[in-house]
Amino acid sequence: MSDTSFSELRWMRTVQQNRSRKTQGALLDAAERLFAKQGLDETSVTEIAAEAEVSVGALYHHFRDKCALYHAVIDRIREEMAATNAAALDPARHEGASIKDILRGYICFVIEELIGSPVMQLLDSPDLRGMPDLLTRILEQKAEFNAGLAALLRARSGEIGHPDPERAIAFAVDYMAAITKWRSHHVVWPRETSGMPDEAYVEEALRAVYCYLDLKRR
Amino acid sequence: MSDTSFSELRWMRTVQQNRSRKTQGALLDAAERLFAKQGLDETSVTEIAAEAEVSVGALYHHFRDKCALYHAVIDRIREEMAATNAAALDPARHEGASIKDILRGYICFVIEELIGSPVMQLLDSPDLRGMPDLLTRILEQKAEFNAGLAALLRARSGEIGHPDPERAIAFAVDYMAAITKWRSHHVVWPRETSGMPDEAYVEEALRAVYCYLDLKRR
DNA sequence: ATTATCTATAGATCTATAGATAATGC
DNA sequence: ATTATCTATAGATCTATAGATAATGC
Repeated sequence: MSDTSFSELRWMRTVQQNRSRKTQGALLDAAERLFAKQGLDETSVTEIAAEAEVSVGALYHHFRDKCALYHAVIDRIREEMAATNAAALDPARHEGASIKDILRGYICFVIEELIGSPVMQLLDSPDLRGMPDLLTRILEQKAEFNAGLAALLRARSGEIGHPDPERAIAFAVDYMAAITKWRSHHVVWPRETSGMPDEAYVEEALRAVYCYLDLKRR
Repeated sequence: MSDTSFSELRWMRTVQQNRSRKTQGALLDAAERLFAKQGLDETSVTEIAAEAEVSVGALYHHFRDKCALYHAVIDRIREEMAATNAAALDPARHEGASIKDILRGYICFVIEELIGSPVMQLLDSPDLRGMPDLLTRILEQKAEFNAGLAALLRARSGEIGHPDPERAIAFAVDYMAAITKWRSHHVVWPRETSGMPDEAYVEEALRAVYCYLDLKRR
């Protein structure tokens, strides 16, 4: 399951230095954890400062208000996502890969690296609706991913047997997102596949999309 | 799309009477709307009382605290869901129906009746995690639905060409939930299928599950 | 007589700031 | 000298209650 064109792909995170950056980083990390676990409004600035082991005053020295901190947390993730997307969707990376390779790589990456991580929880949080400017940028980032994946598939539309390849690609892109996210334990719905190991879930999810697209032998 | 074994299925809601019940009902309705739109913590009791056109005092006469009101709102929906499920999953209702009929009926019902309704928003809200007892009962209710749908499919496993029908049923049940919910505008992800009309989305979603199950002619 | 509703407010919680103290780097 | 941090608290917001007033039904 690792010999795919997505293999060795990792989520991109940067580093920091001196005292100021250290507390700022500690605050971002603490806020990220707490916002992901409890949501924006259920997390108090006092709680964040405690988790970061700094005072509330220090928090307000670095961030204008709670909202600015949330903004910074999300925007850091958005930047990481941009870097990850650029790496993941580069056509050169997938030179010689089939649609099957690409879809398998995608689903394995999301399920192994992203499901259950604060990153995913925060990027899909309804809290974002409270900040339209931030939401817009996140959606643009995600749309870029969708478009990139669609482009990779479109470049291989010769493999698609579905009578309307363009429509099939649109549905397949949404299907992949829906079926991977459904695996997250944040979904408030019991899953018939909860006892299934990741590997089996991946196989079934792929079987469905492969036969939906009606992939031809190359 | 309406000649299915789910046709004429409606979401079950009960009625009320005198003054006391009237304000209680108004409070439940107002709270339901606001909780669905803004979430539990973003909605103040003052706001709910205003929306219901009663005073805060009246609210607290009927409900011990805000949490009890939320509880009542969700539990009313849970009861409606129980009634709807009982009607939907009764094997007699689907006498003579094929797997195709059942899956088509399900997806049409959810997309036409439920997507965008406060009911769905509330049943899938992360706010539920704050009240474990309530969450448990909701999950039981949903598990009952899953089990009922699985039973309907299992009774028709002769139609299934997939090499492991039991696993296929489990995946298909989850797939149906994931792909219908993905149509909701509460999903924080841009959709490639957003320009597609409901009918086309339904057809693509069904095509995928039909060919995944590898349904045989009867 | 009892039950439902209202207005006004006490108490709790949380955000953000003010002012004092400690650490950093030219 | 400047920048970062701390403690303590003012101000805002929200929940829940107390006490007074109005409506209901035997």
